[in-house]
Amino acid sequence: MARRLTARGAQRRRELLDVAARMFATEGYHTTSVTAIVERLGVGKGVFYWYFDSKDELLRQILADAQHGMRLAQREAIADEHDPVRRIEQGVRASIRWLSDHRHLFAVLEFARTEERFAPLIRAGEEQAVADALPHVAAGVTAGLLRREDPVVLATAVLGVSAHLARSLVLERGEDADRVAEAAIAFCRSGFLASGGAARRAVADDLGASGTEHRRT
Amino acid sequence: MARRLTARGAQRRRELLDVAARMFATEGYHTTSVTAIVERLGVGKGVFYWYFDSKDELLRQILADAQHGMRLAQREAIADEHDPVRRIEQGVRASIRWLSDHRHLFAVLEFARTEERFAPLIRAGEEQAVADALPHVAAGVTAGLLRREDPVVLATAVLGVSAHLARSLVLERGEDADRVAEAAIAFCRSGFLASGGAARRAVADDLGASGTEHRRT
Amino acid sequence: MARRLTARGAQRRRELLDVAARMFATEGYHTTSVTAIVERLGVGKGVFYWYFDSKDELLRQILADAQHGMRLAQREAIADEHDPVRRIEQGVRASIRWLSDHRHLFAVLEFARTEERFAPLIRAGEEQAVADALPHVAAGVTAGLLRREDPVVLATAVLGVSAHLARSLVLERGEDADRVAEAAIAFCRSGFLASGGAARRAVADDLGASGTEHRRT
Amino acid sequence: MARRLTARGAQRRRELLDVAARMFATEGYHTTSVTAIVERLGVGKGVFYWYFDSKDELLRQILADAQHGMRLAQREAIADEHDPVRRIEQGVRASIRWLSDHRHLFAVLEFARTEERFAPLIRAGEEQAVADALPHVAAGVTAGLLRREDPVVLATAVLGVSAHLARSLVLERGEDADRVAEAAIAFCRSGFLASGGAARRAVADDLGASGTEHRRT
DNA sequence: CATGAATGAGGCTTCATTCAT
DNA sequence: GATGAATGAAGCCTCATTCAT
Repeated sequence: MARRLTARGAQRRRELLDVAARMFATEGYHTTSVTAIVERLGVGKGVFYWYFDSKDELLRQILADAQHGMRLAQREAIADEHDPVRRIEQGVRASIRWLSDHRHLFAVLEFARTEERFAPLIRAGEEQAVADALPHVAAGVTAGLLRREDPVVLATAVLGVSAHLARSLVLERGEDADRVAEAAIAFCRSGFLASGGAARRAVADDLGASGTEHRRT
Repeated sequence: MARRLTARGAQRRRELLDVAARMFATEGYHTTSVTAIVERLGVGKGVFYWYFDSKDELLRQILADAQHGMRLAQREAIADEHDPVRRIEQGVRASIRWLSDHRHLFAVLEFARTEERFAPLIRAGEEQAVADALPHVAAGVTAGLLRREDPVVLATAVLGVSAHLARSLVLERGEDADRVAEAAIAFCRSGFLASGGAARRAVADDLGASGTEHRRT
Repeated sequence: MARRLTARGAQRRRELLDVAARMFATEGYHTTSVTAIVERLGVGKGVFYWYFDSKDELLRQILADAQHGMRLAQREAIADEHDPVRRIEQGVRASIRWLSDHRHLFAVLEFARTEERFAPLIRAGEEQAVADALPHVAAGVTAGLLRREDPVVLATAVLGVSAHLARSLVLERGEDADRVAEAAIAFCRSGFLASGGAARRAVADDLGASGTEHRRT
Repeated sequence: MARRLTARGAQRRRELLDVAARMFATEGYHTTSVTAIVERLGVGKGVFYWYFDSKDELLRQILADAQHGMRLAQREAIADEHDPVRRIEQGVRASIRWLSDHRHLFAVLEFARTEERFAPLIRAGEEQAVADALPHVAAGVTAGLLRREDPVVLATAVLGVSAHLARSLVLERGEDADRVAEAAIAFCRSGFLASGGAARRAVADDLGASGTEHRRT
């Protein structure tokens, strides 16, 4: 493609991206036909192919935009924060808020992972996310603020908690995004063990059982 | 369906379920045609429709079997364990191991969530999983072993960490399932904060900032 | 494809090839839709794709069959003939008769030459035809029966006369194939010059002007 | 159409005709889209429909121009020649040269014959060509210079040889146009039989020999 | 039980053509 | 004169499903 677009053209393109993303999220990618998309917009089928080479390419564009948007949101969130731990926390907040605000994109991203031709894009995006978080995690570990654990594991775990709580509690159960974000942060900080005597005892058990560090090989 | 099957018939049916699940996982549901499935097995198309009413029904069956299998694995894992915390940990171990052993089913479950007609099954399954874990979590909280937090949140977070680390580290990065399970457990127990003074300080911050409890409304 | 076909299946396939060839000849390849073909046969669209991978492949099959058929006809025609000149003449007769009997295939062959993706097949077929005729022509030249001229040129010219007269006079003007065949042969044998003194004079002119032999360099 | 064109307009129109003809020749008529044509010229689609009513009309124009051009070339070639035989020969030379110089138009003419809506134009053109040659052929027959044969047959045969040798040897095998023209003329004059006693003897006997080489290098 | 064959709705895409600016 | 945008019929092909044998 790479068409030179007028202002109106760019607008149309955005409309298509948006409508399609929402329909993909609701109905599924394969279940949403190009015909359905253009009908929703009340335009001819040719319009679609004027702006996109194919349905696949449209999805790829949606994915790229989504990943870009989320990354931007995260960067903004940590821009003014210098403490590694707080940075991570801000990242979690930004992620959950973004997922809440763009739940349709979230669904699309999830679908894309299930099809071989799109999955690499998703994996690349997730690796990027881990890579983005890594320096802060590593800094935290170095500073003695974070548990001595493989930073990749920590970063991945934090992202997993964020995404999962966002989907389960916010998107599916309809809970408040901010409240869930704080819960996610609390869990990421301290896990589920109670602090104090009971927790200490449990921690001690754990130490005895398998050691503190679980290094990746 | 509910056909009376001979021994050989039951075998055929299982073959179909298995082959289909693996192909769905690799190629995607829509991308795998019924024709492709029966060709892989070297049988005619009639065979497929002898055992299943439709492709959709086949998928539903796969999903049900998968959820059933995972639940069984988890139950077995905690059968001999009476301590709430250890039960949860055993559940995490069992989940990650099962996901590692049945990675194709994992992929299929993920796809199913993205299509409106299958999503309810997945949501039901996940709610079931949370419900299964809930008593142990609640018991842990009551006993003062777990942090005073909404048990649903804790259970959901634990499941999220398990699933996400399993996919990211085991399935995608090829790490060892057992090692990842231990890392997941460590994270679930204590989060990412270091346990020394720094951690305590951080915990204090957190308490001051937003309180310990994040109740669901 | 390469499907194992039952007797009925093979029959269907032949029907499709035949109907399609006739429609292509009349309407043109691009102007004849797959839908039109199957409708003519009163079958569903799937039937077409059960027997052929694509419309292109169907055409290729038609072309291959046509070239094969024509070659067979030519071979049969010269089987009992040992004189080189007579062999060529029999070939001309067979070609014109075949083209007359399979005029629809003739038209399809002509179309195929005009599209880059099919043209190589046609060119190969024509080179084959020249190659088939070459030994007889060469033998004739060697024996002093044919004019000392590049056999490739002679063979090509003979084929050109046959095809062109068949199309112009038989197919388009509706003349009798056998009569045209004899005229073609007469022309090929002696050209257009009268054989009396006038002809000799003309031949002499020609010799003076550019020589008898036109060797290729 | 019949639009009043400015000088620049006429130029544009010619560009379109030329570019389109070349693309049709290379890719085929149906395979070359209007979009492709205007893109090649770097203009908008409106331009095309400013100069032509439709793609079909464009092709018709190309065909008419081509036929006109070839006819002109032939007329010029025989303008200064009064001998019937030489006139024919000059016509052959002019045809082959023209086909060589306008090979793309040759291809387009060939395509047009394969589609019912354009075929009449081609047939008319060919009949015209025969009609053009007819007087000279008839004169030659009357004068006893040409074999006593239906002049239509002779004219058609000559045209067939010219076109076929031009395509096979010049366009496809890349031989020199002038050399091929002389070979075509020689064939048209005397056919393939050897002249002189050898030929006569050969015809009488039934020599079935093979031997020395008349190989192309 | 099983197969080869058939069905036909519907999907994605192309493209000649038109139109507003 | 020209352009970008839009139209929508129509094309090729896929595929879940059914049926005769």
